[in-house]
Amino acid sequence: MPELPEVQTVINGLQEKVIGKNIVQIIEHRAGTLIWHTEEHDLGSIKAISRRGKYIIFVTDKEYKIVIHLRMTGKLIFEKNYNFKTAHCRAEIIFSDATKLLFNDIRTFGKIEIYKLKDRIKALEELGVEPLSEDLNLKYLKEKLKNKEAPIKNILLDQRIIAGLGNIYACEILYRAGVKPQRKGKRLRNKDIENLINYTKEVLEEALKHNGTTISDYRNIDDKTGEFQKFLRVYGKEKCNCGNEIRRIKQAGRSTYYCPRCQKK
DNA sequence: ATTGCTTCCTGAGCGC
DNA sequence: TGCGCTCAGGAAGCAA
Repeated sequence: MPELPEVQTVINGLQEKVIGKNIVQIIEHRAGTLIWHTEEHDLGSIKAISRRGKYIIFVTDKEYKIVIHLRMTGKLIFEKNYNFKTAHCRAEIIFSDATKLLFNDIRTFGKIEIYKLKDRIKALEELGVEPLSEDLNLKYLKEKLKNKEAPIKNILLDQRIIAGLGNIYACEILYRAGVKPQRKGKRLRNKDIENLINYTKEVLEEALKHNGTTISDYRNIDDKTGEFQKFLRVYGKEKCNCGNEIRRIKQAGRSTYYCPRCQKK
């Protein structure tokens, strides 16, 4: 489901709701959702919430971290009614004031993992740069694209290179940059790499401003929809602004939408 | 090392 | 109504 802007929107909503709340219990409703990497289950209060790539990270005052990945259909729902239930509730984080955070996930790919604060997390350490930071620059991406045979679309989806892009934003970024999704990484010119970087930042910032994209069932913490879908130019479209048909192809098992006329570079 | 294919699940939408 | 197919904001785990 969510890419960087949606994950960040969820976190922004969580900041005002759950900071300072004391966790009394985490309940697993479906086996495999909750993974404990520590014996201790008394985690304390939520001190801070941050994001790395598409991961949500809660840090507690007793020096534990709760790492959540929503994958395709995961949602976090803050609920004041302790008895409230949802159809696909996979886990619940219960607070001492009888409020709770529901982890709803239709397709069950999402995970909640609990670690000691000092634990190293391989998946997080292998992530590439944050796209909105200075770390994503020409020097970095040029080096990463050197000798890459893979199509640029697949490379944008590779979290080890840039952390946080998913299928929708990868399509939108390539469209704005005028780059053909099938182009091999190593075949991109400096100017095109620069464009990709600039449009990555532009698209993500715009999406953040509009609280992310709601295609089917993504919701933020208050069950509200994002608005960026109104600004999509190529993903899920049939016609380009130029009048040409948008083409849909399969790359790395995912749908790529592009305009053969506007994306030739 | 790199690339790509399959798999984990559930549900919606479509043609027949 | 129902069957069978394809599709879905993701990424780990293999195999070549």
